[in-house]
Amino acid sequence: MRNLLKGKGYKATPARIEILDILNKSKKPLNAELVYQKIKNKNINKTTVYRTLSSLSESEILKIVDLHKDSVFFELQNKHHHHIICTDCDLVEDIENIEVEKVLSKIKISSSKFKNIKEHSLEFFGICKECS
Amino acid sequence: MRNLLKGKGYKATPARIEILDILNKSKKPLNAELVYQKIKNKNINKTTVYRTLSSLSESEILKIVDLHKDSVFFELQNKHHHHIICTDCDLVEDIENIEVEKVLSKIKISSSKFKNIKEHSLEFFGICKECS
DNA sequence: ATACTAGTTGCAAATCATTTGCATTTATGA
DNA sequence: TCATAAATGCAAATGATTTGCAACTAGTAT
Repeated sequence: MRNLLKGKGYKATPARIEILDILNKSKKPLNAELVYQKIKNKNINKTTVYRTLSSLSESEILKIVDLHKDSVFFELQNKHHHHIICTDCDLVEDIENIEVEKVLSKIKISSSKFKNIKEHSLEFFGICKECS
Repeated sequence: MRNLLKGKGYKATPARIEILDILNKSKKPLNAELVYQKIKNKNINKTTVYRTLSSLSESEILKIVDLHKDSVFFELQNKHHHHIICTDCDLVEDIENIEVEKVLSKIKISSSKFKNIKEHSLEFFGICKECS
């Protein structure tokens, strides 16, 4: 984590390292509140969590995940994958599908108004078997 | 619009009709504030706009579009398509790509924990030629 | 090791999109 | 035309996120 931060020009502070560790261990994307709850070092302020998540997602370290919730969720960029979200119970399942990535990468060169496309977001929504 | 509403069991009120008209004419997804600004009938309250957008997206009339902004954007479900968003100037371009839809529809049957997947969201982010 | 400096953080207060309670109004079916 | 559930307006509340500013600290140069 230290190297990841320094490589992007960030100072490797305890807050950033712990927040990245938390996101790295998490199976699901997390929002600021959830990250804050998992932090053990109680000297870290919630504002710092917001600022860290926001600033690290401006570089390519973190990625915003749209779960259609009222708050913003994040995951490590290198854990990037797509999800299915249950609109009832909020269950999140990962999708691994090579074909998707192939097609998505082709689209990256098909726009007339955009030179380069940096990232994409793709999520699915439905009702899980448990809820239905 | 009246029929669309009634078909889903909604009362066809002036507010709903005007809001759907606005979304139908719009080339871009709109948030509550933008919809409200376009409303000519000044008897319609902004709260009603919020409630209308929220309730119509619970049925399959409207669709939430994730633009990575601080507010929630909507578009008519039947106008459903994907977008490229410029993270600098907020330019939104539509994507028409049949291959994408083919692949996406295949994924819909590949989940172990989900019986049926109702919808998906797919957006791309980058810097448009103008901004770069 | 020590000092410097820009980048970070904590705290409290401010913002701002969105939601809610409740009284009033209205669309629709009988 | 009437009854009634659904929809709306208004004002106040909520809650996530942001901001100003003073105090702190990681990384670098000395």
